[in-house]
Amino acid sequence: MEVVEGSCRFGLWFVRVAWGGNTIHRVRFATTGIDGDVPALIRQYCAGRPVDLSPFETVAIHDSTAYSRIYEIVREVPYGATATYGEIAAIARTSPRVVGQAMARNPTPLIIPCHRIVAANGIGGFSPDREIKVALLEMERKGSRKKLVSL
DNA sequence: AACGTACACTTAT
DNA sequence: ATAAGTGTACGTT
Repeated sequence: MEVVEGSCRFGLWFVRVAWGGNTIHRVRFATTGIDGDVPALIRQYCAGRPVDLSPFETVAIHDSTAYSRIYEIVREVPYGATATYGEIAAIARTSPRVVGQAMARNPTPLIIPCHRIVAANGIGGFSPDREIKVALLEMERKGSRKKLVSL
């Protein structure tokens, strides 16, 4: 399957994604956009819809790196939820620090929802900018409240 | 190929 | 507040 590249807006940022068919090859945040489309579900997600991105395939998972196992676990964290580095580490039988490393090198953020992994007492890191993580979590917090009566 | 250092953390002094 | 433990990657010998 041919791999194409495109971008869409997320707040002040652009999300650039390289993808082919149902497989996401790379996702990254940038301050500038590029021409080209991204999958419709990703556009909707960026627009604030509570979309489940887990149907996509990602190169992060079957690429047989040591982090692959951690990514599979992180993928299970649903929209609007969070888990701590330590919790993921306990499931993966590794150390929290290692989970941090894995998140930092995640080739496909959003598809592997590394933004939902937070520190035990704080938000934890995010590159290129922690504000993105804050915005994503805030957006999901609102989105996942859709079933409750609005206040 | 070995060695040192750097981390998106946590837990225990 | 500081230190030790943790697993992988990456740059230097």
